[in-house]
Amino acid sequence: MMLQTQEIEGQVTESYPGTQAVARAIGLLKIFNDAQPEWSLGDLAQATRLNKTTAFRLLAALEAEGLVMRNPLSGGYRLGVELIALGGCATRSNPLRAVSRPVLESLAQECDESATLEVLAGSHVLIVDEVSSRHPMGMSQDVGSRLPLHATATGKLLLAHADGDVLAESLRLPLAALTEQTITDMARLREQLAQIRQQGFALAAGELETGFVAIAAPIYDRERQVTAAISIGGSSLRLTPQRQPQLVVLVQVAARQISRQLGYWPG
Amino acid sequence: MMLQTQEIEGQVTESYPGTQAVARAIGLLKIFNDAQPEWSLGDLAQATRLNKTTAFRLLAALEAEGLVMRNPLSGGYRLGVELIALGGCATRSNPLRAVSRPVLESLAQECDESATLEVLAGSHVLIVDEVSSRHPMGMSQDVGSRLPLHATATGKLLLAHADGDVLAESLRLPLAALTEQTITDMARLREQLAQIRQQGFALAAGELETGFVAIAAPIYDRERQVTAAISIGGSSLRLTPQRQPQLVVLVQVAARQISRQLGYWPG
DNA sequence: ATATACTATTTCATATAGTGAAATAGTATT
DNA sequence: AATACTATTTCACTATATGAAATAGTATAT
Repeated sequence: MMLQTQEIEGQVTESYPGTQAVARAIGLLKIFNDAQPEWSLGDLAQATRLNKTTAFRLLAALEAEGLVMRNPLSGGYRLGVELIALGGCATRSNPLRAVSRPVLESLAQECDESATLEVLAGSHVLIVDEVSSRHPMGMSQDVGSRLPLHATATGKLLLAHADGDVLAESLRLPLAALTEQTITDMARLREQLAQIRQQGFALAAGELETGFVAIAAPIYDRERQVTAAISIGGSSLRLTPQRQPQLVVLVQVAARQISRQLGYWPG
Repeated sequence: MMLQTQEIEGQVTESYPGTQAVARAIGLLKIFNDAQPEWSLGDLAQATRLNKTTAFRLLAALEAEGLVMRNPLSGGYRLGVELIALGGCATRSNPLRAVSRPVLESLAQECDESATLEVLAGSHVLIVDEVSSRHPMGMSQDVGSRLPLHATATGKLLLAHADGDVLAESLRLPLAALTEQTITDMARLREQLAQIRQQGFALAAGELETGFVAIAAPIYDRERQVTAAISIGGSSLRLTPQRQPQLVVLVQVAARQISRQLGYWPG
């Protein structure tokens, strides 16, 4: 009997063996977002498709560890302060960020625009570091933010270099129209991804936010895989079409510098 | 038999029922710190007192969810990028931070020094927000950092208002001497905590770092509990003993402003 | 090259620890 | 006071997590 437990299951089991509870608890954490930072037990249970009792118990564990906190008035759940600590540690100890930071700083200064380092995280791009041209010392508020893949220069660039199945999984249709310029047609997006792959950089002009333009270039690791992207972004009044070619070069040079330090060797 | 499972256990079980795996997984995450951001499986298992197999499985789950990542060269474990995202969301959605930020900004500007918001987290103070006087827009690198309780103005202030058992648990002796000025004698610390409680602010002069002075004041919630502290900090050349009294008042006024907004009513 | 010492990973039998349906308690709303 | 809702506790069951031991995988020394 025990030997036959690997029967074909009716439903797809995307989980790995031996850690259901941990995966479920993390699933609960990942539900929280900027748009809805506070959740009731019932909504969380529904969103994660967990039994209410199970969700309650997992949340109690997370609360005891400080990863979630409760609103004493509403009883609602929020992310807790321990996550601020863990996130800070994760940010400061990120090896990619350590290598990139000085390069981002000089890039931001050269271009006099904000520069970011971003990676793929789930079906979004995650801002791992940002250097504002005006405030080159501090970390921006945007570190730790997620942005949609199809409406950002970095997102499109990372998609262009992702495996087919990653791409399929990352892009849950439909493509949300964030502005007039956002690419919402899948065929047109695929075309542009091919172009990005070929030209070695990505441009997003007013696709995320009207009046905001960004240029992204790929970071390669020692296995010649694209693992991250850097970008500069700013007002369309400054990142004009005439100025874009020279900015593209600056971003690409900076990206190559970082890739080199990660052990990538071109050729 | 099942009815007698609540027998007195020889060892203290500080965990809550039903979520051992989650608590253990979080325990693994909390081991990581700035001083040692990368750990081997064996060291993690030893530090958390987990069986190596258990640690391995939990880490595999955490890795699959992106909360930890592995160094491809060494095989070592690091905190992953998902924690950057969760930490960013936790920071941005923190209600205390939302209320405090404008007050911190004006405090930093008035004093022309850096201002911080800090809470108790485990046996450290955690920096929840920081406004640098020079770069008032961005978030500093220090958000998400932990600092020792006995060597910081905020730490001493929060200790002074903590319950006796919290205090006992938080202060694991011995008190590390970070500088010449650090208070390392428990009796002397207790004396100073009493004084801080009475005077309504805390001062740390060169106790964390030589040449660095900070002044902290308490934030009260609607239950009249001290839940957080704000502080200003800077060079001892600027925060001179002569200037301290007026700075104390500014910090206290700012703290009261925040407390008021949290529903605290003095009297 | 070969042996040695180490770390990480897999296997597997076992029972503990996690699960979810149902009942209960606790709060708002009518 | 009754209703509708949300959160919390209880409890019997077994699926799920556990850890000892074996194996695979890597460096370092001989």
